[in-house]
Amino acid sequence: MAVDKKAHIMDHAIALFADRGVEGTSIRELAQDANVNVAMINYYFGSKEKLVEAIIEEKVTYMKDRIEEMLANDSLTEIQKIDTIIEDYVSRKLAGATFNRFLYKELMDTKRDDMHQLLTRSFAANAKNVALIIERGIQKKVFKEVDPMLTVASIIGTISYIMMSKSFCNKLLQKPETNEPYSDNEFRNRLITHIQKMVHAHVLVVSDQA
Amino acid sequence: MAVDKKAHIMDHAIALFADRGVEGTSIRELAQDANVNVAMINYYFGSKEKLVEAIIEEKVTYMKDRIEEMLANDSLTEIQKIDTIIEDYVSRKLAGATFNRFLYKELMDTKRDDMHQLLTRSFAANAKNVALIIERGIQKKVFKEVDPMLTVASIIGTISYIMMSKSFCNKLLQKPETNEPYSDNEFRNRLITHIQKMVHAHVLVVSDQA
DNA sequence: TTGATTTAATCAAACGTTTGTTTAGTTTTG
DNA sequence: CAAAACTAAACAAACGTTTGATTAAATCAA
Repeated sequence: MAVDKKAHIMDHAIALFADRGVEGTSIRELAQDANVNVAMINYYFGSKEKLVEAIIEEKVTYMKDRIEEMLANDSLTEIQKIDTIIEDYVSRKLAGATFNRFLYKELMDTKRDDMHQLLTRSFAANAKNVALIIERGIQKKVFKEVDPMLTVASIIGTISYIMMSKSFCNKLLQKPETNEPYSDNEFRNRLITHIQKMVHAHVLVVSDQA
Repeated sequence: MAVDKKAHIMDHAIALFADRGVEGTSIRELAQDANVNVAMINYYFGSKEKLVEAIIEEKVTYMKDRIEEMLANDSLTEIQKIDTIIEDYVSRKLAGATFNRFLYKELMDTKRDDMHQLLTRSFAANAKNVALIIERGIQKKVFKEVDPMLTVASIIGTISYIMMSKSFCNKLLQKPETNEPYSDNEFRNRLITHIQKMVHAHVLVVSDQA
């Protein structure tokens, strides 16, 4: 029961932190939302600060695995790797939209400097790995001489911009406020298709891709 | 002196809010940073909440002017308009990098719902106006049949992603922690060039652009 | 299996601080 | 001298955290 309850508290914390920020969420609000006693949060995590650290550290290491896996795979062409990463990224970010909003807030926040450094390092490492694939494509002359790092920024930036606010996303898509864009498969495919098309046009030397 | 002091407080507030969040910044911290008495913030703005509103409302209306101006201009082609908007956006966002980080934090925050709605509406309205230019390009058959709104998301998303954290940006660019990317003209041009190139490749039917 | 004993989990209440805000008085300014 | 600008001190409320008591679960000798 101990692990379940920790996870239970963390789930509610992620949702509240993403919506209202870490400092904008009180331990009492969190306790009420998760339906546990206020003391339980400090009992399980030691402090609010350590709860934040626990949430970030649990997930931050997981992110890089797929990309490094892709880097090592020799049976795929560079553009196939990029396409797979785009599909992967969009799916994963949309699935954990709430959590990612929390991550981006922390990324922008310099108050907890240890966390900020951990996050910027982790995010930058992932971006560099994708950029490496693009660089290899350029070396092989199958990609144009684009700016690898900024191309990665465009890929991830597109997704993160769309995910900043559900309400914002619905307004962009001209959908009603009740729409749930992040769990809508049609929107997911639309986003994947757009980014893939754009990156293809941008990087591929011969431009006859779908 | 009254207006100057208000502006002075707002400047310091923007910097602190961008770095540490609104709820992560206390009135006392702000007062000390701006070198004014704690009571002056409430004296000038009424409350912390109203200070936040004052900051946002002062700048939020300004943003759309340039885009609407561009929309009305008939002497430019669609791609020229897009190029100008990209250059404009990058320059303006980089110049007000700190303020924009504050804006993005507020955009992601649902705690102050009035502000959140005001911001999402303002951001979405700007994006729609740019999308309108792309749509007109498609109608005129000078643009490919791209996704107008998601193309805009890629343009702005690239910039906003790069601007999330100075430390993050430096790590991406492999620059030392002391580097100031947001006031570096070389980086500004690199960013403008990348986005313009990418958008050209993405939207233009004939692909022979620099 | 039983009852005793230790450990873990839970709780309401209270802790000292910090929070945003106000007050009541002082200084500065036109 | 009146209005505006400013200040130090105090305000209640909310904050993260700790306490001490209570219940539930696990451990184990007989």
